[in-house]
Amino acid sequence: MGPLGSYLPYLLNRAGARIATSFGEEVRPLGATLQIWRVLAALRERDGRRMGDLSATTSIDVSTLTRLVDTMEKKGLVARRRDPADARVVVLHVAPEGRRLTRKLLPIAERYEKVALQGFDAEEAEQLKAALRRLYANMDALESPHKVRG
Amino acid sequence: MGPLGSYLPYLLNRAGARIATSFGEEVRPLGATLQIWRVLAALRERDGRRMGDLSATTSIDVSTLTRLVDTMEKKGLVARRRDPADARVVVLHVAPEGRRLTRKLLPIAERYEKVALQGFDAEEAEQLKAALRRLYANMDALESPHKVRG
DNA sequence: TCTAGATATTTGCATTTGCAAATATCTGGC
DNA sequence: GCCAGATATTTGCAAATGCAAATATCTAGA
Repeated sequence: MGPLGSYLPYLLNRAGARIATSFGEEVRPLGATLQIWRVLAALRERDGRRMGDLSATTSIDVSTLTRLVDTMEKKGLVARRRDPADARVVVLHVAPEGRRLTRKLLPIAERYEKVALQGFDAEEAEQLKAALRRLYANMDALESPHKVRG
Repeated sequence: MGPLGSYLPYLLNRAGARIATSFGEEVRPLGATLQIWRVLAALRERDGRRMGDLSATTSIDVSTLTRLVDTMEKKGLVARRRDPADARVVVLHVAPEGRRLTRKLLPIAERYEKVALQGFDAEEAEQLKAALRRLYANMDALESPHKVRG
């Protein structure tokens, strides 16, 4: 077998980590982090989501998310509400401050998208994304049967 | 802009994290972790590397690597040696136990490679890897100028 | 030779992370 | 209406992480 640098998981993590770190540094001055951005992006897509839903779509562990939301609430970015129909459920709503921050983060996220994909034409970019979705789905085959991931 | 699930960094991290977690679970019974595997793989490629070199090729922060190597030394997987020519430098050598573990991990890594790339033909797989290398390289454009990454 | 600045690694420390257990609430069956 | 098991979230805790400071050593120049 070849060198470390030819392994897919390695290449994947390396690229992902680098983008994540770089993005994180960029948004820190705005009081944001990559994870905060993910939550805001998910809520922008659909507001009032429950914790479990957010955890699944952001790929942030639900216990980590609880604490992240604590922080975001203190910053006034989001507000927790109990679902009156089912008191176990907590739904998250963006607050005005959160909308403001989202507006600032959006262009940064788009810029990262553009820079990361520099030199890719539209088709190549779409192929890459499709491949990444496929990879993710392929892992079902190895997942322990008792676990379910979104 | 589209939903979170159409952002490249998100797709990248999601796929990477899932593979990493799954691999980690699989090798835990052997007393290994993903990071341990990375170090062993790097040493398999070339033994006697220095810490900084290993940090660059594995993408593990050098301070994290120091502590990881502490652990690996305790497990008898590797041995630290001072470079006699330059006493600042520490070089790492695989120990017999490390070789044994590497032999066990190799087929697992190959299996993961295969499963992750299920449904990809050789050309598609190579394209994907090339794309990931390109992504990584593209990030140079955004990297703060004072920093240098391997 | 002595010193200032560079380089390599380690250590200190605060944050993030995720598993597992705890808590709260709901549902269906009795 | 009550209980057992399911579901949603939070909390406890220990490990991993990474930045910045500390330490050790080297190099080049005065």
